[in-house]
Amino acid sequence: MPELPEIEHLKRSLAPILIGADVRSVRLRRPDVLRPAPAGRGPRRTSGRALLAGGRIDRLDRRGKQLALIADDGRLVCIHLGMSGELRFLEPRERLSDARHVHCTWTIDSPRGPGRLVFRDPRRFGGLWTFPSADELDRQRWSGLGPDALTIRAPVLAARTAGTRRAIKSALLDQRLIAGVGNIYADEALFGARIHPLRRADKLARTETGRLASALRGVMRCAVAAGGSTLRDYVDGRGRRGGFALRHRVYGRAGEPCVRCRAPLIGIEVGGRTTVYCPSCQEV
DNA sequence: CGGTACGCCTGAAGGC
DNA sequence: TGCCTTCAGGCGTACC
Repeated sequence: MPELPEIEHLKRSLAPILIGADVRSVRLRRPDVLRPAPAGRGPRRTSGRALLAGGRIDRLDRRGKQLALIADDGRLVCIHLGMSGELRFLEPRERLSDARHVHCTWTIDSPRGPGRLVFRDPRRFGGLWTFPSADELDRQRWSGLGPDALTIRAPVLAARTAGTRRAIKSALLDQRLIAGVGNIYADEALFGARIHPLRRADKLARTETGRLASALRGVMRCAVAAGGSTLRDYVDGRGRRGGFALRHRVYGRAGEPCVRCRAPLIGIEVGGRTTVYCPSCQEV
């Protein structure tokens, strides 16, 4: 499940391959992954140009869980992997072990040699958005996102949580408040900060938002370094699996003893999402 | 405002 | 072994 650390790791693993790469052609096999979905009916003419055909990739940018490939003329494609999405660079004779659900393929000439960049997403919760410029991406899509969780500082987090009466766990998952946190890292950060997932966001003490901000940065940085979490089938831009799943301290461990106090971890539902916490370390 | 439910979609995992 | 059911999840939207 790609969250911020997986996308950041993906960005780092793809940057040396994609920056400076010429996009020779694009094949969009499933037009409906290009968002927004076409209004009206009939086949929509897909503009290869909008998807960077003929351009040269100049830089990659990330905000929360989204990755943008930006061409030197400003055109860009913004990619969201949803929960089963995968972006991979393949060398000329390299094949995916399972080539089903490949929705878009860019044929590129990279500084590292020729190859293809493929977007694969079995569940299709992900998608592609195209924009003529980074300004438009910021205005139309990224303006709605909160500050990035990888670098969030205590005063900023405190300001974001102060305005909402929801459970802190739900607030953390709201991309408009803080960008990049998904179910796994929300639970991990709350455990790290010793905050109960049902605590009201606007009632957190300053010391708690301080602990939460550093727990968020810590868990994000650590997971980026480990190459992300491999859950089900996450792999990076070159097919390598992440190692952070081994270090999950609460996520997916309901019933197991807490690594800090040995009390059995509790599984509950918060805002419709599976949530695991330690009833002893994370007091209400 | 917040919370709840649903739809989207597939495959892994569990039950029998 | 194989079939069937359940669940997971990000995010938009509808509704109470």
